[in-house]
Amino acid sequence: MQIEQILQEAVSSAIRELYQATAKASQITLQKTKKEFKGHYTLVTFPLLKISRKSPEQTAQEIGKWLLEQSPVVSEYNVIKGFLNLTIAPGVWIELLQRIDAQPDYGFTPVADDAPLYMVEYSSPNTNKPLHLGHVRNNLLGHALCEVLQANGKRVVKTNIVNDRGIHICKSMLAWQKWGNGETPASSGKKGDHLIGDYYVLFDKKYKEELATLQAEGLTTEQAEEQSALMEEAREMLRKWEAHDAETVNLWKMMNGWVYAGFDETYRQMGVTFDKIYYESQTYLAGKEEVLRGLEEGQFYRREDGSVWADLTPFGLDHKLLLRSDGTSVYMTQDIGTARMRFNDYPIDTMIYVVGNEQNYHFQVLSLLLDMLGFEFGKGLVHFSYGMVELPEGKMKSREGTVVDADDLMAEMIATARETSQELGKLEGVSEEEADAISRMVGLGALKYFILKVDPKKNMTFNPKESIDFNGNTGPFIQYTHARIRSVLRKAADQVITLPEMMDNTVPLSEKEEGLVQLLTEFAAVVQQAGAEYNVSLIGNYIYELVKEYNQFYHDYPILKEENTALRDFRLVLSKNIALTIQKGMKLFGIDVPERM
RNA sequence: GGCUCCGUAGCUUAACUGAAUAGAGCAUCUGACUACGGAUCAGAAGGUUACAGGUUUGAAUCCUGUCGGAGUCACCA
Repeated sequence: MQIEQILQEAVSSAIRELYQATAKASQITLQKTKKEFKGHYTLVTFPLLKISRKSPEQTAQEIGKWLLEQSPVVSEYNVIKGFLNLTIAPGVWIELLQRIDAQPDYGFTPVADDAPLYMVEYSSPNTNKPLHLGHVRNNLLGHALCEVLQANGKRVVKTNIVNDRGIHICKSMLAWQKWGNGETPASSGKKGDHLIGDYYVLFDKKYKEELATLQAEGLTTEQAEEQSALMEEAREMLRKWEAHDAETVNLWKMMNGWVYAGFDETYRQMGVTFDKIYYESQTYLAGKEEVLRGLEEGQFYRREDGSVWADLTPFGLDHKLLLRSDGTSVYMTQDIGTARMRFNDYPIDTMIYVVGNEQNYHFQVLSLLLDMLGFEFGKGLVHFSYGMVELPEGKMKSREGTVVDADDLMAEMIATARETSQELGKLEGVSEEEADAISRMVGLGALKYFILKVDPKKNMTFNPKESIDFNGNTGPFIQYTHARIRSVLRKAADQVITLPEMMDNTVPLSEKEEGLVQLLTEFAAVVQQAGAEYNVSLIGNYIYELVKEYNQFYHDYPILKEENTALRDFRLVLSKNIALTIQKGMKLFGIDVPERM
């Protein structure tokens, strides 16, 4: 049982005996004692005054006295204003560490066969351009969220919806057909997604040129856009695609195949995976069916031009288009279809969409529409909304070429990690393979940690230079601390130090040591909370605090040089479990930690 | 303009359901290199938590208003 729970119950008993009253759990507020005061946990007495009918100080004194006499875990107390600071008995920390040490999975809940099923959608790329920095945040958050949910004992299905159809896809297809000369990823050596992205950009360039020519002939912007032959060709291609024209569909399949191969490589490098992938080309028709059903059942209405709408004014929102006047589907239609297919495929308890906050309104509407269509899960869907990634010089704009490409970014991080390691002489005497592996772990660890440590809902600034900083609250600093602990443990093994089955619980521990055990016991609670609040960044804050505390400890207290063997053993077990907790925490972030670096 | 989110040291940020003197890192300055791995540690300086009211024993946190920023309100996705 958690030490905090033990205290909670003890305080509850104290109140019952002292004041003949029952306190609600929410009234017993226990928090970590601030550093400048003596003690481990602090009870805030203000909420209890109505029960005790005494002053804050007096209430604190009475409860403190009772706990000291009645609870074996409390060894001391002091009162400052309304705060009751409790000191936990020395032997308790050693027993707690012993218990944590006996459970390598400490903090993680095993996933039962009948556990609630969470489906998490993330990534959701377009097949007309490579992944960029915004996708990186999405992928990392989605992956980390899945890991945290699993650590909370939930069944998780990771899913991805690929936006593989529409006019934008036709643009790159058309450009390739006209100017590609049969170029393929194999012939050009380009990654498939980058190749397609180049043709998408080329289309835009040619289109602009055409518009300029037309405007030079005296047409207005609008007239030029209407008369553009290139755009008309793209639309014609979309019509052919929807009519299942064999040539068009084959071209589409081939080019999409190139893109998927490119994405797979990016995903592999990033370390993210999916259990089930949906394609919009396969779900948009289901969405149309649902909308038409809703129309028949009177949930939606049709306008004179044939378009179908939902009236959301009763919910304080506007009217929402669901089918265009020509009968084709829009984004919302597709999402409705995808949702139906997913719930047909899996017994989903909670559906989570990891999508940027620019789509907050979209998901608000989707939730309402699904509910109107009679899907029970509509109301319960979760939009895991995250902020945009900006650059120091402002927003990323693809047209201005200020987009940071995901592949380039990762390669750059790995290269920088390697350079820095070499400069510091860290890679001397290490095989080439090992040097590669370490550079990869450190470079990607820097990137992942930099992005995941920030509260997801906030917009963040990504500074390429600062992200490669290996000092302070960064992934490499955490990895370094881990590597150093492993080094100490290796040295202990070399000295053939074997740890006893039971630790001597009379060893006098320093405050630092007690504090570290206390931090270790919090891991489970942090993981639990991160999952319950869908706030992944809590994990990073926790691990960094642990690492920082350990570094101070490491500097002041020798482990292997300690003469008291019982104390030395305690420190070794403590170090081992801190290393393990760092590993587990970083695993939730999808970050690997090297044994040495 | 309506709605939503955000505003914390020069910069990047933390603070669980309101709780003690708002924590860190970077940058700046000062110390510690016989160091179980210095990619380290110790210390200094840096804050009217955008502003003004309100609720409360207690507010960065909750409420109202103002200012500033972002997003959205498409027959784009």
